[in-house]
Formats: sequence, structure tokens, C-alpha cells
Amino acid sequence: MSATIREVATAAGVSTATVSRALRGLPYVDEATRRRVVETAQRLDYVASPSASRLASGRTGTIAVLTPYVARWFFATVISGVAMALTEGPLDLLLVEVGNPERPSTVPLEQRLRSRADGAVAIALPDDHPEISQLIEHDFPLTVVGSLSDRVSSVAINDIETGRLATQHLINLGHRDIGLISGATNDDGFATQDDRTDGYNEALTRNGITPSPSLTSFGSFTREGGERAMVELLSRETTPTAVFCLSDEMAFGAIIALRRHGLTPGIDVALVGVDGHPQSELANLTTVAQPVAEMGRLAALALQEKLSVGESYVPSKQSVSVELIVRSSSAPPKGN
Amino acid sequence: MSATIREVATAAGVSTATVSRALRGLPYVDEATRRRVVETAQRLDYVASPSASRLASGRTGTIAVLTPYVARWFFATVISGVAMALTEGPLDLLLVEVGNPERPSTVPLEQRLRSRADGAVAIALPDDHPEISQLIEHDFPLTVVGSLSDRVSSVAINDIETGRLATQHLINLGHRDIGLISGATNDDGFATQDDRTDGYNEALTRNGITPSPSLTSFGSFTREGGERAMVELLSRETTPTAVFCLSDEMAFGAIIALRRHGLTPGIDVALVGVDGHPQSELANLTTVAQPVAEMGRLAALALQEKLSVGESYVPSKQSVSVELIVRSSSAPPKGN
DNA sequence: ATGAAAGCGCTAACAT
DNA sequence: ATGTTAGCGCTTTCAT
Repeated sequence: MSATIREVATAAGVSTATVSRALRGLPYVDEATRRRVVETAQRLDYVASPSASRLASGRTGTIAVLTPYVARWFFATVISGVAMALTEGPLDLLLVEVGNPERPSTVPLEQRLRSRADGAVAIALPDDHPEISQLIEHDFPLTVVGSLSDRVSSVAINDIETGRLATQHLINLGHRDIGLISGATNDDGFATQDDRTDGYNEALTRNGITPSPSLTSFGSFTREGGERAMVELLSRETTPTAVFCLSDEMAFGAIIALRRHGLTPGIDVALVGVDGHPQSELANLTTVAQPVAEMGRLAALALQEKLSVGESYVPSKQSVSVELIVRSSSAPPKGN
Repeated sequence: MSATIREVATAAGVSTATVSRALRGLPYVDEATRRRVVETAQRLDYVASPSASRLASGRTGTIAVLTPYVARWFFATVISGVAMALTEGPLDLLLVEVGNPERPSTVPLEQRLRSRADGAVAIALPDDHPEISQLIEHDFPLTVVGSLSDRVSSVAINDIETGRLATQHLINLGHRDIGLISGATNDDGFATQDDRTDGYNEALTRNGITPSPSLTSFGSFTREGGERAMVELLSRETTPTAVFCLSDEMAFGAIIALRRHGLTPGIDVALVGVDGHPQSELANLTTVAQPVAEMGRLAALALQEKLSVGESYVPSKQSVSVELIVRSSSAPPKGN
């Protein structure tokens, strides 16, 4: 094993309390003493045992990232943003899979987190998700990214505006029959999806176009799903001349489907996605880009703020702005 | 706060030692007693404090994932594989950024991990990386994925074979001037890159083609880098009719570069990548696919094996197999 | 099969 | 400014 605080104390000729204070940068330590302690600690290769200090202090010095998926681009990028914010401090990052329907967890989330993390950042999990909700009820410090919340601090884009922006762009190009590739079919209050859809409907209505349910299909926010959804749209009686996909990955699937049918995105069917996925350029995909890593960073900062402020902390809603990036997947309809 | 072990002990009418044994499934506990303890713990919503049990036992019950990047596809996917393996047990997953040249860390890795994790899985970090090497010297339980090692257990593809496979495929199509988009220019023993390059050279030589350094450029394993590398190749006196890219993401960049120059991948220049990236299908990219998530899972399992076996553990080398996926980015040269 | 008790290595009053 | 000391909540011998 390595050195303990007592060994450092003895070697430096002070008490363990002084070592503890000196090393943590607490006040009321003579500068000369501090230097001596720091030097001694270094010489003995001393590092405080996290378990011991956590047990004694009651703080874990770790924040958990709660995510349904770790490999998907949006999630991985948010995680990297959180990591970015944390490496500036001494906090550990505990990765916890939550809410992936394919890998349900047996132990309640609150129990898995209790005395394991001081707080958590939840990715794309709405505040009324059962496990998240339970966390909030237990007053577990939490911040969510990907949806706005009234209960805890949140960082998100304006999803309604996003839907409006994408759809209005297609309308401006001259499209009238604008399809929608949405996410999940079971609408369990997944706000992101609902809001983007509302924006889509609003834009249509505002331009005198009546939204038609027959122009919507569902792609579960995956590439494969987007592919299937596009195939389905192509089989409907009226096929859209443009399609708004609620995520870039679904749009990628839609592109593949179009290709299979001998159709060209931007020529035969216009396409707009959401995310600003790195491969959207490769795919020449028009997209509403969101600052994903930055959102993770902001969420982590908000959480740290809450942790340092304590009880009197007031939840904040941070709405970050999106940017429409126009590429060749969106062009006027053929006739024009 | 929540219940402590003593409260459970009192409520169940046993000692704390018995509660501890009963809840952890240790032997020498009467079945009736165990049931009573478990039931009491449940009723009191008791969960053992990790800090306390870690301090007392000396084990942390967490494994660290060491990665230079968390958002890039390969890394994120390995992480998800590790997470997959861990959710089957009660281990925590600590995410640690290591070896990202843009975000150097001040504290030595060994100190950041000491008494914080029982072991670690390192992603795409060679065993002679300074920090990793230091870890191994401290006998810190470690497994690496992405490169094979003689010092610790490792999971990787055969990179030489990968290079050979990709190159031979291009040769079989009739190409002779086959370029290479490699990764880093400074060859600090990054085996993955060197091995794939060796495979490339071998395939060429074996087919009577003399490798020419003027057909190689470097793309730092990023899309932007791949784009620049392709542009550079196109400016050389002899331009290749085919290019082997050491990663799919660099190939994506190469495709973009070709497009900018009015060239079509698979028609004007054939392209092969490595990874089996999800967007390789979208890009119609021929690629040598590796089972990335599975590699992460295997590495995590090997680590757990080492942790449970202890001293007598013998490091294993697991070589997983790759698969050439042929798409339209690779076709015979124009003349043929 | 169960209990008593001694730590694990630190932090945080409190005292000086 | 520094030292003393009492825990934090467990696990683990060692008894019985």
C-alpha cells in the first residue's frame, strides 16, 4: 500500500488535521507549514484515500452521467462535454446506463446512486421518466440535458423553433407536401419529439398547409428506423416531396432508402435533419445543428453550481440556440 | 440520511457482522436468518455505503475506462461494450480521459486511479504509452483494447492482416498505384498504424508492386485530417487510382475531398477504410469491419477475470476477426 | 452459525 | 495556526 495521512503527518512533524488542511488548501495554515506538508506528501507519494475521505466527509466527489446509450453520437458527445467540464475540477465521472429499454436495470436508480455520486446529469431523459422522477423526489441533485424542466436545471434547444425552422425552410423552397419522420410511436410524453412535431405543424398551418397524418411515419431515432420510415412514406398514396427527419441519423437512413428506390435526396425528395451530426456534411444533409458538447458542458456546470450553492439553489433553464445548415439535400421540388 | 447497517442489525435482531454476511451472500448464514435480514434491509431501504465498505475491504468495486476521446465512434463504442459487460455485475464504471494530446492532465494517472478503481480498460492506448506503462509498472490490473500486448491482457484485431486484406482487395480489382492515408506523422510506436501499414506494404510487395512513399499522406485519424490528406495525394505528381485509409472517418474526409475536386469515389478513385463505422453504408464505403463493441466487452471480461484470479493470472491475447465489407467505393480502375 | 471488537484512513468539531 | 479526538459505516479476524 501507499502512504497514509499519519505517515505524512509524522514525517512533516505536524498532526493529521494539519496535513488534511494543508493538502486541501484550507485556510488557517501557515504558508511555511503548507509548503513543508506538500513537499513531504509528494516525497512519500501520498494521495488521500477517496473512500476514507468520502466516508468522513459525506461527499463523494463524483458526479454520475445517466444515459440510455453510450455509443450513439448525441449521447457520446454530451458525455464528452460533461467530461470536459469535470476535468477542470477534481470530480470523478461515473457512467450509468439508464432508460435503455433493451437493458432494463433491476436495482432502483436512486439506490444505485445513493452515496455513490453527489449529483447527476441525465441525457435525453425527461424529468417525468420514472427513475428520474424518483431521483428528483429524493432531492437528488440533478440536471437534465435534451429537455427543459421546471423541476431541475436543464439545458436544451428550443425544439418547437427547431421544428419550425426546418419546416419553414422546406416551405420556402416551394414544398407543400412535407412528410415527417418522427421517433417513437408510443407518445409517452417525450417532449423533444412532441415539440419538434408541434413546430412542424405550426409552420405548415401558418403557411396555409393542412398537416396530414398520412405524411408521418416513425423511425425510433435510429438509422435503421429512419430507413424503414422512409420506405413506408414512399409506399403511401401521396408521397411527400420533402421530409423533415427528427434526427440526422434517421435522415441517414432515409437517404439510404431513397437510394434503394433509385431516388436522389435533394432532387426527388428534399430532406432536413436535426443534430448537426459530423457525417451530415458527408451526406450533404441539410440540418438544424445543436451545440451538443457545449450542452453537456453547461449541464455539468449547472450541476456543480447547484452542488456548491446548496439548498437555496434555483433551477435554471438554459436554452441554447440552433443553426440551420443548408446543404444539397434540400432543394426546390422538381416541378419548380 | 438512510439506514445504516447497525439499524438493520438491531431491527433484525442480529449483529452487524451477520447483516454484512447475509446481504453479501457469504456462507455460514442460516437461510432463515438470511431471509429475515434481507427482508429487514428492504423494509428499511438499506443500501450499504460504498465508501464505508470500500474503506473497510480495500476493494473499490469500480473499474476505470481510460480513453483519449469519449465522443469518437470507435472509443464510444468500446466504452459501450465495457458498460455492457459491467451491468451484469455490481461494478461501477469510472470514465477517465487519458492521452488526449489536447487535454493533458496534470496529475499522474497512477495517482488518479489509486484506491479509486480496482482495474482499468485502456482504449487504443499502447502498453508503452508513458502513463499506461507507469500503471503496468505499479502492477495496476489493466487490459488494453485496440492493440496487442505482451505485458497485459489485450483484445485487438490483426492489424497486419487488416492492411493486407484491404490492399489485396484493391490489387485484385486491378489497381497498382495504391495510396495510403495513414494517421499520425510522428511514429511514436503506435502499433495499430504501423501494423496496418506493414500489411499494406506486404500486399503490394507480394504482388510485385514497389511501395512508394510518395503515395502516403497523414490524416491524424480524423475526418478533417483525411480530407486534407486526400487533397495532398491529389496534388502529387502520380496520383493513386485507389487509396487505403487507415480509418473510416478519414475515408469520409477523403470522399469529401474527392467530391470537391469533382471526382467520384469508386469511379475516379477507389477507397477502402477500416472500422465498419455505422455511416460507412451511407457513404458506400468499402471497409474492413471490426467488432468494436464486442472488443470492449471482451476486454472488460478479461479484466474481471484477472481481478478474480489474482496473482496467478496469465495475460491473454485475444485476436478478434475482421470482415471485408465490399461496397461501391471500391471498383476496378477506369482503364479496365 | 453468530457476535464482539478492532480497525480501514480520513474529516470536522472542538480545544488551545 | 495547530493539535486532539471522536466518529463516518462498513468488513474482518477471532471467539464462541
